[in-house]
Amino acid sequence: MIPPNFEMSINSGQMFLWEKFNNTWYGVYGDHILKFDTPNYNRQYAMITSKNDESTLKLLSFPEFKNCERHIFRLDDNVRNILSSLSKDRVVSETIIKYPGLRIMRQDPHQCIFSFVCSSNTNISMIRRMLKNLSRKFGNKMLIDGKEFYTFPSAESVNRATIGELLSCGLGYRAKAVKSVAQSIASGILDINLLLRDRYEVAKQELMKIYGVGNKIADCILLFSLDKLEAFPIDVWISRAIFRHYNWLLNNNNEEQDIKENMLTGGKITPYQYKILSGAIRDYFGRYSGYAQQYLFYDIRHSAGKKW
DNA sequence: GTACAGGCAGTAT
DNA sequence: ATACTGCCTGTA
Repeated sequence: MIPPNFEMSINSGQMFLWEKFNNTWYGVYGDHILKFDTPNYNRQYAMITSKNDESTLKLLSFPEFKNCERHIFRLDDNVRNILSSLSKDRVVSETIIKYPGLRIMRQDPHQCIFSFVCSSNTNISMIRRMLKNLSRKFGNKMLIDGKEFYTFPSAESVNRATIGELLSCGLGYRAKAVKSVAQSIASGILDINLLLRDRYEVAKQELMKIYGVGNKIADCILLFSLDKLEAFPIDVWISRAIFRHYNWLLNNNNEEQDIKENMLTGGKITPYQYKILSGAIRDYFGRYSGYAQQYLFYDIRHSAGKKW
């Protein structure tokens, strides 16, 4: 079992509040702060350990969170089987070899919803800044190894904030959306435990009722925190990747020709086109489409020379 | 100064 | 269902 590569996961935009100090990674998981030491996290070492030796993946949590590595690193997924099933596709197969350690992490749903609501029309470093500001302002301070960390704020505390306070976190026009998410969760309209049990389509529909959550953001939340591994978020980058590698998936009618046209000219597609494209891709990759998405996403950005 | 960045909602057609 | 538009903020 090759351990997850934090660097890649952060660059692939699924984990925003992780930071590395020397050889140790620290991350925010809801009201927990996580810590991962890397001396034993070395590819060669990990590759020669036996597959069920999860002791190499020791993750610490403050306060305690039993077996957090199993939960957060998704050790309950049979990654080996998932990746080998996706390897039937030649393009994905190459990226799996190229980026060993790229994984999907399981995020705290509540934090994940806020994170991606902040993600619209901006970049990863900006998202990190917004979330850090929100945490510093509304989360709880924790001292770990002599460093200051802030837990992710509860929906209630975000809901108590004024739009002005949210604006001061650099959210801009997203402040309104963040507020509406906080309201939905705090009032119980949006029930995370229910979403976890719902099937993909139902949960997606529920999420998209919230102001500020569209197709792409809903799919990110479903994939990264609600165990819907068939979710395949499509943004401009994935759009370009599909155009480059899976042009052949769309060939039949005028509708699909229009999608191609849009993918070529900037990558923006309409909500209806998103539905068509998403359906075609998920039919092709199957129930673990989300894993394929992460590899394709990382690769297209990597080949474009993107750092963040 | 200008363009642009990992979407979304509102409006008109 | 699509086309078009505006949107906060920071960086190049």
